[in-house]
Amino acid sequence: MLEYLAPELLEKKKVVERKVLPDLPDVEGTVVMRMAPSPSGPLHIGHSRMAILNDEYTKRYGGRLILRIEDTNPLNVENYAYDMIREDLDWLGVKYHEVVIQSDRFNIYYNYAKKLLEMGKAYITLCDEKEWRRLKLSRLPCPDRDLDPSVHLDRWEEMLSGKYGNREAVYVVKTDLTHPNPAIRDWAAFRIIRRARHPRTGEKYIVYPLMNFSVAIDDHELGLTHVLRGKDHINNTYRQLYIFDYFGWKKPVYIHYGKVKIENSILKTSIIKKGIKDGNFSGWDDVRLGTLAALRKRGISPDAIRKYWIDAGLKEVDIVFSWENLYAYNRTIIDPVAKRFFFVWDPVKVGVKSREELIANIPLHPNIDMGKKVYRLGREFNIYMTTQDFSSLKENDMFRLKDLGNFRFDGKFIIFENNDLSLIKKLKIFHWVPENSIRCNVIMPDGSEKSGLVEPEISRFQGGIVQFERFGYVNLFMGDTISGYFAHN
RNA sequence: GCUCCCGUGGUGUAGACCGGUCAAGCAUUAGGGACUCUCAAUCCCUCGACGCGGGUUCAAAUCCCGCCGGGAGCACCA
Repeated sequence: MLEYLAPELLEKKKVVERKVLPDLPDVEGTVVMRMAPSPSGPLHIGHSRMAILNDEYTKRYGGRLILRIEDTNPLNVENYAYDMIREDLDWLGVKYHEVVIQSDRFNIYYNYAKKLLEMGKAYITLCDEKEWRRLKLSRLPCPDRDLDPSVHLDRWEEMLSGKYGNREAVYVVKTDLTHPNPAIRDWAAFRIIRRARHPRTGEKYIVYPLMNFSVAIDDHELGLTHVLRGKDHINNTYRQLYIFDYFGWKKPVYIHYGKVKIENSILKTSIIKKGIKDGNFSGWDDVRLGTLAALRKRGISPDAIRKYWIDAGLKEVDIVFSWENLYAYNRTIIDPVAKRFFFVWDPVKVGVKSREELIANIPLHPNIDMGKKVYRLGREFNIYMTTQDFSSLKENDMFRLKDLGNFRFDGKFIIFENNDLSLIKKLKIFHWVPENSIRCNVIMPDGSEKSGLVEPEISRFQGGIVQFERFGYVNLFMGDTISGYFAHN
C-alpha cells in the first residue's frame, strides 16, 4: 500500500538507517546500571566497552549509572588506580552519578553473611580445601556443611575475631550440590587474609568478601535494574542468583556480551606493572600498551572508541578487536580538524636553483580554510626531502614538490621549471621542508622512533593532533623540543 | 572430563524469535578509478560471507537432527 502511495518514504527509511544499540529488555521505571572495575590499574581498551555501553544505555533511558569500585581483594589493589579509573572515565565522556567503593561496605556484607548463616543457606567450613573441592565435584557435602546454624554463627564470630589463620576457615554459600554444572555448586563467599594491607582500610579487616558475594549484595542494595557484563561472568551470574533467591530479591536483567580478543596489544596489568618497574615501559601511557592513557596520548579520540563499541554491539559471540576499524572511526573524527604539515623523515639536504624568487603558500588544510603557511625561499636555497624520494630520482627526471613547483633533477641540484598545475597527473609528487626546519621525533605504536624534520611554521601552533602528509596522523607535544606520537595513517 | 553458550565476507554488524520481498544490506579493510597538488579526505567501481551434511517445506541464512569448529566456567581473582 505504502509502496503505491509514497514509495519515497520507504526509500528514505533505508537511508536513515544507522547503527544503534538494541533496546534494553524489560525497562520499567528508572534504569539503574553500574560499572564495576577493580582498581588494580588504569582502564584499558577492553574495559572501555563496559563503560561505553553502560553510559549509552543510561543516557538513552535517562537512568542512573553507578561507578562501583571493586576493591575487596587487598592483594590486587593499587592506591593510585582509584583516581586513574575516574580520569579514564572522564576522558571517555562517561557520566556516572554515584561512586561506591566496596571497601566502605564491609559491614553491609557482614550483616548479610550473618543472616544467611541464620537461614541455614551458608556455612563455614574448616575442612581441608582440596578435600572440600573433591567432595564437591562428586556432588557430596563436606562434613561441616550439615552442622547446625548455631555452630556456623559461632565460627563466623571466631573468624571475624581472628581465631583462624589464612585459609583455615572459609565461608561458603550453599547452592545445590547436585547441580549438573560443577561451577555452580557451593561457592566460597568470604576468605581470611591476614598480614595484608589494604590501601584504604589498612589492617582493619581480615575477613574479605569474594566477588560473587559482594557483587550480589551490592547489585541488590544499589537497586540495579540491568547488568551488563562479559560472558566470562555467566557462571558467576548463576551463582549470584542464589543470593537473590534466598533473600527473595527482585533480580536485575543480566546481559552478557562476548569476549573480545585484542591482538597486538599489551593489556595485562601485571605485565604492565612489571614492565614499568623494570623500566621497559615509560609508564601506563607507553604507546605500546592498550591502556586508555596510551590511546589518549596517541591522539585516539574517545568518540572513536565510543563509536567502535556501539558498532560492536553486545552479542554473546566472541569478537576480534579491529584496530583498523577503530582507526577508521578516529580518522573521520580527526581529519577535519587536523592541520597538515610536512614532515621529512630520513632527511637529505637538497640544493635548489631557480630563475625566479620562490615563495611557498601552503594551506593548512586541503578542504577547510584554516589559513596558510608561507615560506619565502629565494633563488638558491636548500630544502630537505626524504632519502627515499630523493634517491628515486634519475638525472633529468621531472617531479613536483607539493605546493612549491615542478622541478628537474640535473644530477646534483634540482632546478625549478615551472608551477604548471596541469602537469601534476603526470608527475610524482613529493613533499619537502625548508632548511630552517625543526627536529621532531615521532614515537610509533611499536615503540620505535622516527626522526625527522618538520616545517618551521609548526611552532606557531600548540600541538595536538595533526597530519604529517604522506606519513600519518600524529599527536604533537610542543616543548623545548617537538615530539609526536603516531596515531595511524 | 563435566556444565553452558555461540557459529553471516579479512574485521564488525543487519537479517534468524514470526521461513518467501535475502541470487544476503551496512560499515571498515583490500584493489582500481576520479579529484589543479598527500600513502589523508571526498565521490565512483570491484573483490569478498550464510561452518558442514541430512531432514521438513512449493520455498530455509532463517525451523529440526547430526557433525565439525570456536568460546566460557569448573579459584579462598575480578
